[in-house]
Amino acid sequence: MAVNAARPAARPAARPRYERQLPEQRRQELIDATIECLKRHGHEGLSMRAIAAQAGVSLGLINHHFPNKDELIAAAYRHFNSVLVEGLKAAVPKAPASPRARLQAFLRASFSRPNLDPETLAVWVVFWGMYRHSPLIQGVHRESYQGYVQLLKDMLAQLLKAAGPRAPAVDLRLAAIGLTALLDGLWLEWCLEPASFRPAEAIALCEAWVDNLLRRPATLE
Amino acid sequence: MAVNAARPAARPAARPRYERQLPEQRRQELIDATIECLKRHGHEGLSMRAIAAQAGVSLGLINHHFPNKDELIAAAYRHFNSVLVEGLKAAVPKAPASPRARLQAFLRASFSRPNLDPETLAVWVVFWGMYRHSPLIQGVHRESYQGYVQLLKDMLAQLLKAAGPRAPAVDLRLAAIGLTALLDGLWLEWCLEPASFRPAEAIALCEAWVDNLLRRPATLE
DNA sequence: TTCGTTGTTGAACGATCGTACAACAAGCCT
DNA sequence: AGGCTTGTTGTACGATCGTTCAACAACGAA
Repeated sequence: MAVNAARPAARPAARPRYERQLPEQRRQELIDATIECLKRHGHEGLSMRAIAAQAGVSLGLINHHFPNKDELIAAAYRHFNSVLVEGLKAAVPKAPASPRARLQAFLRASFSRPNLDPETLAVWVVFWGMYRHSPLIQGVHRESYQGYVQLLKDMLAQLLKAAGPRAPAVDLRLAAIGLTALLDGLWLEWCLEPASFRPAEAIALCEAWVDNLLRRPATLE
Repeated sequence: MAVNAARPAARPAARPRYERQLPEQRRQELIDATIECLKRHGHEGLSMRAIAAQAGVSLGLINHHFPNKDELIAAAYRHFNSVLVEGLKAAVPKAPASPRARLQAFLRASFSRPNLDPETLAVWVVFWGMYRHSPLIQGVHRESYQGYVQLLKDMLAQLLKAAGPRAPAVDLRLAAIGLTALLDGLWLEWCLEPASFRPAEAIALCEAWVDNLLRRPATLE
């Protein structure tokens, strides 16, 4: 009576002990598991065994899909970056065509889930901590961050163009740097102490910054 | 002829194999070694053996002065915080009494060595990465960060007071949050990519932010 | 049904980790 | 000079780390 309940009796053995999957899909599962481990236990929980357990596979499988741990982490970092950038890029076109509304949509997306989640930001911080000593992370950062800054630059440029003839001469490069810094800094602050201010206040601060940028030629000299 | 060259012959043994030190001094040496290891090798190089080697002592000595690794790291974090805050506090009084000049001195100190050193910022990021999962780090952060924010708040308050009767009604709390975020964000950006802008530009961005704060009531609603 | 491909397992390896502890010795006191 | 305190050493232990690899098995092809 040791018949497995899943299948009648056509095969001698019960249901398969594991399911084979396409490399691409398994790779993605391992990447997701890596990020999940990072969220739950930070840098400490970033071990091959913990990742394998989180993904529900055996330890050895990771090295079948990734040559080593660093490559897995770099792949996870790449995916994490692209999810953020693509998410923000997707949020912008949903807004009205007005450059002002587009920026607001961008800010709203930046300061709401899943981007503002403390766990999410904690993952970023761990990646940043690896940055200086991991050439792989550096390479992924270069290729990903570029898209983010460009997106922000484009929005600022359109905003400036729409401001019309009274538009002051703004250093677009510096403006993008400043807005990015303000954004990232508010992210970081909120992560370290979510009680200190509300997301809406962060959005207001960023909008006020842009308003002041357009109102007057910033004294950047 | 096996006479040691250091001492004539008054004692049978050569010079002492190690030097005893007061607990307080040895503790400080271990804390310095911890930070040095963090600078050189990041989170990876943060092992008891690496720290002991950096300090020039044996492995076991650490556990004689610190109950465990976490306490050592927390002590290093506390020291790192206090050096920053005290350094900034010391830079302010050297400037002219004008609130504007005091803020400028503060910004100059923030965006110059040793605070702006990429290694220094990398150390911060590693500490931040531990924050969420280490109650010890959280405790140290609370007790240290408070002084930093208070220093910044005081400067903004004096700046506002000096602006005179035309001073707009500024939410001091939000202003401090915003300036802190801009500062930290620029720190972070410069650390990840020092070539993207010059420290002087970061200072200019912060000053422009404060200028705009005083010029007009920020539309924070 | 049988075979071959290959995704998957699980054990094993050497290295390194944090911690504990007994033995040693430097330096001060008497 | 001898004793005592205690800062310091060095080893050892068990746990866990990343990686390797031979064996297994799922599943499509023949």
